[in-house]
Order: sequence, then C-alpha cells, then structure tokens
Amino acid sequence: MAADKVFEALASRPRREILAYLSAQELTAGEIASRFAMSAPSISRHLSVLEASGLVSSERQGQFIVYRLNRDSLVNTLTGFAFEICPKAGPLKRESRKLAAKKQGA
Amino acid sequence: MAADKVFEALASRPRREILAYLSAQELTAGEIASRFAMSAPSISRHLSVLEASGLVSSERQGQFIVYRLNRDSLVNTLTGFAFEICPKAGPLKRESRKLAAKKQGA
DNA sequence: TAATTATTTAGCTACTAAGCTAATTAACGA
DNA sequence: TCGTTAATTAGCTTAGTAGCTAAATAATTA
Repeated sequence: MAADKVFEALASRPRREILAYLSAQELTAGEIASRFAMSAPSISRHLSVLEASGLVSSERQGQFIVYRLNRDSLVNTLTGFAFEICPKAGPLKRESRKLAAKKQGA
Repeated sequence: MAADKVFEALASRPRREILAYLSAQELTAGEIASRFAMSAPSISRHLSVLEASGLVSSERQGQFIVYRLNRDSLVNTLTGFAFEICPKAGPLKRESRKLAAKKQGA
C-alpha cells in the first residue's frame, strides 16, 4: 500500500518541515540542508525517504539535484484516508474562525 | 506540537486500521483485539499510543474499556497540515471518478 | 471470599530509524 | 587533468518501537 510509505514519511518533523519548504518552491538538496541544524547526509537520507514515498521527486540539474513537492500524492493520500475514517464528514474544510471561537467559549 | 504525536500514531498500519474500525462504532479493547491476529497486550499498546495522540478516548464501563474515535482531532490535524503544505489548494476534495479515469487514460 | 473475565503493565528480544563522520560519486571550471 | 563544490552512500552508535509471554490490576459473578 502506498499509504504505508506516505504515513511513515510524514511521521518525522524534519521531513514535514522539508515538505513545507518545498510547498513554496523547488529547492536543491543543499538549500534544504542549509535550513536545518543537521548534517547534509542526514538531510539526504530524509529526502530519499520522502522520494521513496512518492511525496517528492528529484531531478539533477548539472551539479545540483533539485527537489520538488508532489502535491497530488500528498493530497490524495490524506483525503483518501480522511474519507475512509470520516465517511460522513464530506469534503474537508478548515474550521471557520467563528465556529472555533464558539467552541472555545463553550 | 500535537501534530507530532498524531503523525507518529498514524505511522502504523494496525493503528490506522483501529481508527477505521472505530470510525464505524465504539468498541471495547477486546472487540478490537479480536479483529487482529495479534496479542491483546500488543493491541493495548497501540490503543495507548492512539490515546496519547488524542485520536481516541477511552472510558471504563464496568469490566470493559470502551474506545471511541475523536474525529475532530484527526480532521483538524490532517486539514491543518494539508493547508500548510498546499496553501493554494483550497478545501480538500476527493478526486471525481471522471477526472481519475481521464488521467488513467492519458 | 474465590474464581473468572477484561485489560493493562512489566520485561524481554529483535528490528528499524536517526544522527554523526568519513569516504565515494558526479559535475563543473581553471 | 586537477581541484572544488554538491550530493550521496557506507559504516557506526544510540535510541526507539513492535511484537511476544508472563504477571498484575480491576471488576464481575458464584
């Protein structure tokens, strides 16, 4: 099952942060590594886990390797799971601020 | 961060299956264990991980302990993350069958 | 109170993952 | 070709997790 690898990939804060960085723009391995207090080899391993899960892809551009987010993989896995678990919930929506405030008060 | 524990909890197939069972109805620990080819203590540990993440809650009812799904926790964490990663994606929707079929053909 | 059922906790082994440094591969530029 | 930069792979240590069986706790029933 593909979901297995995706959820495993998501179970790491550094990897989720990498995805967040890549959600803004494509980045080289080095640009990603420079955003973390972690060795380049460690980031490289995280990137390979993300790539094996299908959440990111990479392309060599000369000396560099550029990583990009595969949004569809992520969205499909998360919504697929959410629908499995919350059959009656309908499309996922961010909770409105009004409603959230109401709950806080209650 | 709460998302840490949630994603860690989701990174296990048996735990995701437990959530799927609980999405249909409340179940006792024993009822859950009986659905798996795994010892009761192992299931008990999975349940405690799920509970620590906030995805399920439990209540003792006499001799039994009943577990139920906390849908809000799950939906809020997943959508929160999806919005963080896919700022332009808008509310998550299941891909329509038509569109999926089209992609298959292409 | 003693026995039974439901569940968890303790203690163990085996495996996997995360991080590091050192070494290797790949591409570029003088 | 040689040196430099970018990135990965190898090898290691440490820590965490999953599963098991056996033992303990909690509540019910005879």
